[in-house]
Amino acid sequence: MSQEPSRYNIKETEAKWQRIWDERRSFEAREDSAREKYYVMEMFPYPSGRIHMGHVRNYTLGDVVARYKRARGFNVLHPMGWDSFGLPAENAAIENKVPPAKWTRENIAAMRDQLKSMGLSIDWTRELSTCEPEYYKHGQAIFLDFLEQDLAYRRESWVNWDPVENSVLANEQVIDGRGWRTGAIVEKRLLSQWFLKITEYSDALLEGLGALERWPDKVRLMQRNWIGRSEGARVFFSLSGREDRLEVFTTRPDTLFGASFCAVAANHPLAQELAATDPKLAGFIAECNRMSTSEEAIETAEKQGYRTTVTAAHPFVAGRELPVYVANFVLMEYGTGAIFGCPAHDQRDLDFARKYDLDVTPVVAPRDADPAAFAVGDTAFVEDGVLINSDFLDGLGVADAKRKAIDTLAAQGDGALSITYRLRDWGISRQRYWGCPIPVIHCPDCGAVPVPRADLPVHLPEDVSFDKPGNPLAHHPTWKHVPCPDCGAAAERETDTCDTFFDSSWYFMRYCSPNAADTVFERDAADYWMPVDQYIGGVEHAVLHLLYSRFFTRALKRCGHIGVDEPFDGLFTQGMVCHETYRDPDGNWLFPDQVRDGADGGAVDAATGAPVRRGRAEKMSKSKKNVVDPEAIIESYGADTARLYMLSDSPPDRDLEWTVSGIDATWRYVNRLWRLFVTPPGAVAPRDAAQPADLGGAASSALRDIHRTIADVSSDLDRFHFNKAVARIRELTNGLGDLKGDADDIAWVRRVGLDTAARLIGPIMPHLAEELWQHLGHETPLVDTPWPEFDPALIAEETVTMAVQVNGKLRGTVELAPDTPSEAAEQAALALEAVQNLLDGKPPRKVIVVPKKVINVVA
RNA sequence: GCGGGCGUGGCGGAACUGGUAGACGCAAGGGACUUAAAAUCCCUCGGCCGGAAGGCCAUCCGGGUUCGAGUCCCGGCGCCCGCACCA
Repeated sequence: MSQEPSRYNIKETEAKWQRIWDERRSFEAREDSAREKYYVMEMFPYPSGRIHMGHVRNYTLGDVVARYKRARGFNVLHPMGWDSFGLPAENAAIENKVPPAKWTRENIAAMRDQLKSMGLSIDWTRELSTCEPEYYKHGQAIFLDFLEQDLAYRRESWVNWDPVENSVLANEQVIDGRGWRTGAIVEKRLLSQWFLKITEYSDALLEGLGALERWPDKVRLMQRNWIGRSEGARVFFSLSGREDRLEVFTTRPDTLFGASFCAVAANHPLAQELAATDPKLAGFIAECNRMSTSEEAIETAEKQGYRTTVTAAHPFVAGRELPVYVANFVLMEYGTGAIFGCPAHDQRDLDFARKYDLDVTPVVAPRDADPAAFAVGDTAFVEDGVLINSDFLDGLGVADAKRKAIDTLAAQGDGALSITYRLRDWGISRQRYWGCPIPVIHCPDCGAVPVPRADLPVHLPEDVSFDKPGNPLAHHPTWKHVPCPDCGAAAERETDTCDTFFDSSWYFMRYCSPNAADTVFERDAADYWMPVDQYIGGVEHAVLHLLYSRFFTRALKRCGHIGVDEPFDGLFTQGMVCHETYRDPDGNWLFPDQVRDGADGGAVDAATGAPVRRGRAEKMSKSKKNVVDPEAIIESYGADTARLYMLSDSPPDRDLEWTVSGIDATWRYVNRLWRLFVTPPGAVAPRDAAQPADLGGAASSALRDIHRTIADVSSDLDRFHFNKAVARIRELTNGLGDLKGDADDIAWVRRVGLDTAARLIGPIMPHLAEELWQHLGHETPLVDTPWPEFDPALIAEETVTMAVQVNGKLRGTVELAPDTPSEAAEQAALALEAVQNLLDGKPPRKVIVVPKKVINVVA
């Protein structure tokens, strides 16, 4: 007579526990210097309107860490906020005639409810939103601090202009010559812009990477490459008929004797000056500026140059004059915007020299080559070798020659050792409305005047019109017209707003005291919580957001706001959530629920039965329609099932493929767990039952498994091996399901096992775990129950199974005590029949014993 | 072009510093229960030979180091990612 197990009611149970945690204020964090803090956060979302599976994965990972650390006794801070300025709100305003502020706030409300349905252990009292004056007021104060510290400045600059966004893009936002959001070909324009001096921290940011041991190597490497430090030399070339000298950066000063020309960028001052009196040069420069910087364009673009009338004197060879070109392949933004060309040892210079018939003299020869016969054809020789044709450098290796060339240049006053970075200052001006106003007023007499701190915030007006293209702030009737704070004359506000990466570069510090009205953040709170112990998010921010945040933290330290250099002690980059793609015969994308399995393993359109082409799993994206809505999943399977699925099978740093069979299987396990607790396969001892004096074999082995599982799951969670932690928990609960009988020792160990299982699944499936914990008779909620401890004595194996190999091939196993001496193990192995047969009566040549692992007999 | 990563059953993935390859799960097949289906439960599941015991082969391919290699080294092939006219 089996009793019908009561069904696990997801909706009621999840809502119930969310309410209880809320009432108990379980996740509100308070500074407490007596307790060890743990600050864990995930990258805050852009409020697009609905959460997607990437969010579910991100916040599940963070929540497992937060709840686990909490159970381990840490004082955990786990906050949430909204990266709420940005372009989509403006697009929505233009398309749907809804004000950006309203659209954004409604989206936040909707997404907050969705996130809450996941049962995240977040301190919602610290919620912040970057588009609210309470937040951006302090961003503006930071900008003023940066101005005072000389970390922000204004200059005319060639910028990346996105013609669709009608705005400037940072270099980091240009991908393959296209805008990172719009995909439009980026043009070059000269505009007056605000910049932050991130380059002042090039070396600090580079060196700081070394200490970030809990960051993925890949991200550190990407930042290292992005900063792009190269050592070389500055060389000054005297110019014919001019007073000034041409300053060139090179990493190959050793090849100076092979120089056959100099070249400057189209926007180099020298080129600009010469163009004023040379219309043909002006035309050439205009052409260069039109040239796209896309990958295809660069690959196919020919090296082109315009030979000026100026020549440059070789610093080492008296009387040798090098022609000076304006060339399309020289970048104004890197180095000094000018190069010397050594065609024999640089492929670009070689291509250029061949086209314009310039001299190609090798000055470095391979060590095994005959120097007299060595010549360069179509491929430049860029490896190490021996210097030739180079006067006082002849015979040296490249490294030595570099040093000697620089020393000589320095002694002559014609150059110096120099380090150049790829990293450039961060242009933050955006010709957009929905962003943090830059707190500056432009006065015709006083210039750019900072808004006095007492006048902050500079409110972003919400009564704007999107009827005209461009920035609505610029056509607002009243907003920009203000008196100059210095002289009182009629002046105009800066109508540019900040890049949204400005807002996200310090929000993790604001979380420490999100309601501080008069300071950027409270120093004590920031000192307690910072740095973030664990930050979790996508790799797509490996350079942009993470580098800016590291810069901000250093800059804010300089401004006296914070004491740390690095914001994120640990970083984890999660993989993407993927799904198969589907297209109909016309090539149109189909949503997964528009497709069903066809007869022969193929896919067909669920409505029409027409064949559907199944594509490989790719990152879920609206454009390819391969998306699954988390809300629908939580609605039908519950948050716990969705969370468990995010953690099972795929390691968190790899991509995860969403499948129906996967979520169904997870759901079946959730129900199996429920049944295991509600209708266990035998008696469960009372909560406070003492351990029986004698445990039988089954009970004692089950107890070992329980303790082993605690040890394994703990170390798996510590190391972000969540998929393995889930596997260990499944093994434990499978074992508990197989443990049959009502004997006292079995009932007792079953109690221990169920208690332990509930606690171990707590961080992963918090609602179910609470419910099961309560079902087991516990009055204190699991959320306030510490993580289980394991007994090291029980972890130690009673016996070990050692592999017995003959010549490295497995031939059997022997069960031995872990401390069996090697000689005894050897005897046990040699006694095996299989080993005897292979030895064929002869003595073994050698026996290798690796304690607890393997005995290898060499026949 | 430069830099980095990865390659294990039909699939996702385990295998800590070289030591019993394939944990855990998905899919598949067989069976039980059911009028039937779903759910649930039991069994099989890398390949080949064999009735079985067992044997041989097997971690992208080819070499090497080692008593022993998925793991280390050298050389290929393939896939993925980042940067890119950076002087």
